[in-house]
Amino acid sequence: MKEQYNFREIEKKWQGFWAEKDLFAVTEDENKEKYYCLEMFPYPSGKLHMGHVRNYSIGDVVARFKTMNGFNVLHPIGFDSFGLPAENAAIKNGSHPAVWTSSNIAEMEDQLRELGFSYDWDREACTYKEDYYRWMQWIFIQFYKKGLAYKKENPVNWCPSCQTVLANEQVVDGKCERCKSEVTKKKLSQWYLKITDYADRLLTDLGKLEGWPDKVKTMQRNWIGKSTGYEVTYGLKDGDLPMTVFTTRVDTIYGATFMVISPEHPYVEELIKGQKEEAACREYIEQAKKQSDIERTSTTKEKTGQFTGRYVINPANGKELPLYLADYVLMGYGTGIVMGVPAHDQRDFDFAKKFNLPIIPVVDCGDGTDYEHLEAAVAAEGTMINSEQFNGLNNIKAIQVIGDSFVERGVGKKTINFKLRDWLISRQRYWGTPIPMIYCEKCGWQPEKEENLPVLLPTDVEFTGKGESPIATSKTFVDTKCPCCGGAAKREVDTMDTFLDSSWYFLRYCDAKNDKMAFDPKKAAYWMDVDQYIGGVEHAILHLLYSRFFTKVLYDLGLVNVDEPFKNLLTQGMVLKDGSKMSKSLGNVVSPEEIISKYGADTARMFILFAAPPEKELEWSDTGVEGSYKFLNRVYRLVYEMAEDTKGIPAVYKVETKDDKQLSFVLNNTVKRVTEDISNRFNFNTAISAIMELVNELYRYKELEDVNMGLLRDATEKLVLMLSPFVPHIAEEMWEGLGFTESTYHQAWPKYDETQLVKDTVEIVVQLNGKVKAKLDVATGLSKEEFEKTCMDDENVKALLAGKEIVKVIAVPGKLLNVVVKG
RNA sequence: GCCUGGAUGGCGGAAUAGGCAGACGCAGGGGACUUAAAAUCCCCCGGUGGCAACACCGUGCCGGUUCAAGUCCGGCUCUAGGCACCA
Repeated sequence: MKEQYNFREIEKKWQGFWAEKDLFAVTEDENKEKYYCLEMFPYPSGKLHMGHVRNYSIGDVVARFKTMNGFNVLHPIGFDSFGLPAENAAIKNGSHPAVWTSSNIAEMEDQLRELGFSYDWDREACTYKEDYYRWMQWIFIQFYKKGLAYKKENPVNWCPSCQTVLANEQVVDGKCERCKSEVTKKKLSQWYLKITDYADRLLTDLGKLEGWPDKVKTMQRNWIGKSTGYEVTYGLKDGDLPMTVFTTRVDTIYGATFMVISPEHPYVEELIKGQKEEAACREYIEQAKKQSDIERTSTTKEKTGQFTGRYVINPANGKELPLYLADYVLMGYGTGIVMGVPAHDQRDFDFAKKFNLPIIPVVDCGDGTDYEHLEAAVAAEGTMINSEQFNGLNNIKAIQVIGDSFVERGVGKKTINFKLRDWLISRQRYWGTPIPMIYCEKCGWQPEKEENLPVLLPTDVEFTGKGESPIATSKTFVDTKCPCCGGAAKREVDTMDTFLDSSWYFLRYCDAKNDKMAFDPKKAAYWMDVDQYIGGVEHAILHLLYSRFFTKVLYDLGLVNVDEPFKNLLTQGMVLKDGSKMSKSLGNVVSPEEIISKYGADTARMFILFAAPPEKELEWSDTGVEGSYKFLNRVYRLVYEMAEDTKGIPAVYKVETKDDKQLSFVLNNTVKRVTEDISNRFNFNTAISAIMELVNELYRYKELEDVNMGLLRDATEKLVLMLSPFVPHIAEEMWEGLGFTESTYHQAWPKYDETQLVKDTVEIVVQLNGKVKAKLDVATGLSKEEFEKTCMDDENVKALLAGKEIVKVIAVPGKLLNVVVKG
């Protein structure tokens, strides 16, 4: 240990030491309790940004802390390395995506090492490598065999800029999640995963996830969007088509005054044919088709529609209702047909106003609403009216009563609907896992034989950036033999959505080098579930929902022993500069490289953990970084001095003087606070501030005349160990400076002595009418009565109370005395 | 519109079960050391009034519960995020 804190030298030295000793490699050990600490793996965009540094610093503290507490900690890393940017870079530079990707990965690996994260690099997984996507394909085939993958022609979300389809989850505000272009509709035959089969379980099991933030669970719950209701079949006048609607408000059926059908509904053709409104209907359908989702679903848009010329018959009362086409009815939800109850649904109300349709109230919510002249739909609970034999019933009750009556008559059934759609996974792109399916004229779609995996990405392709998958330009890829009959067949040229890759990487980490299986179920059984998952809240729906889905399917296949992958989830806040997200376009990016080269990795980690609690947004501050750097220097100087002064002195001592007691108290209290702040709350900011207080106390104590060297020694050792998860390099250096040869990583986390936390006297507060008037030192451990008497007998208190009438005395031993007085 | 959070000094943030509001740090001010500066070490640092002791005010706003409210309850405002024609 040198006199000066030279972070460059120190960080390089210890990174080398860790690598050489392979310090962070772990294996399954049944004798030790496992702990799986996982941070979301990065997309290899080129360089780490501050968000990464924050994410991985948080994870590293947890991993190192758990290791020091005796757990067998799995702390892996990898790269989510398929995806569009690599392909775009390839188009731009005329190179291959693999070149761009691997060089970015190499750079980011270096940066991760420079930050001193405790990863088990032997388990690194990169999704673009054959040894990963081979098993991705294998898993896809298992899904297919289980009937969870199917191909279907559907209108899909199409991004004209990325030239590929998007999953519903990837369309944000009607725009492409990636490039923000407006998404259009296109009819294409595509592969889907049946996530809807798991909708109910994905919803119910959210209840198990006690270690997840409510916010994320709520978001998933809303996304899955379960609603219970009835399907009711209306009759068609002059026709046989069953006009079935889905409604959650079957109680309002007597208030139905029209019916609306989605323009894309398959019945429409038959319904409008030969009607005098046919031409107008066709015109309307064309218009609807042309609209983008963003126009169509805009809530501010006025309702549009077109009468079809047809009528339906309400099974409740036999009334004839006009049937309209309207684009506010979505084909993808419910039955694509809706009964219009304007009095009790705002959308129907707007539509009725526009087309001058009658409005019949059927629920009186009893608040004096003028039902003759409604100005808006009424959704509140109330009593049934205008509903024949159901009048007078509570409407919530009526839902069941009326619903059941339709079930009995055979025109209704109880149904559950989900907003969640099946997951569209085909992408018309090159840089992804090839979908391992083969089309044979005779045998239809067949999965590639498992022994032939991986289906390799071809290299003889052209990157044109045009509408079809670039793989289609390969001369060697497409033509193949049918795995079933051996005849000529063609391969699927689309690749998988990269969200599939990231839906099981945490399982691959359990057994990353296995070339016989995706992972050994025994090893997965040892490590899973992930005890702590850490990442950005932007993945609250997509990645976290897909991963849960995958885990459940693999659980059902008997490959994993847990049906939820992530026990505890920490969603970290964004890193901001000047109040907004760091971004190139705003020009407010602070690069980790810059900070590391100026102050070192330890300072960067320290600042980012100290500046805010992890789940909150973090405002970047250059002077704050400077402050962290100064603190590390301050600690270094202190430990350097202590290393010299306490050389050869064991950390054995008796607490004697008042100052000894004070330091011993602060020391033990710090150990307690830091331990609890890390393990219970992940409040690293307060953990660090506690350590700062200990350092301040040590500075005070060491200048005293009568110092206890054993105590100082003990405090210094514990200080260094407590710092080690946060700032591992400097901690190793100081630990070595104190004469130890083993890494801090393998030291036991310091313990505190409860008896040292008990003080003889404690400062309490004396209040008059709730206002602080005096402070007293009072012995601890007194009963309420003794405490009150001691306080009341105090001269200062007596003086305060002189001439006042005591109304009431509240005594809280060890805390305060509040005297309520008059006059 | 609906669902979540959040609002505390000049700034980032503490206050974990209703009990001293502002821990810790940044910025600022003062002192020591120095020929000087930097670095370091020590002290001060919510507002108003006062020479001072001290008094009054103060956790987005209005009201309530309580001996005691940043914390609990009711009603708002602003703000961030998510969802949004899902019948």
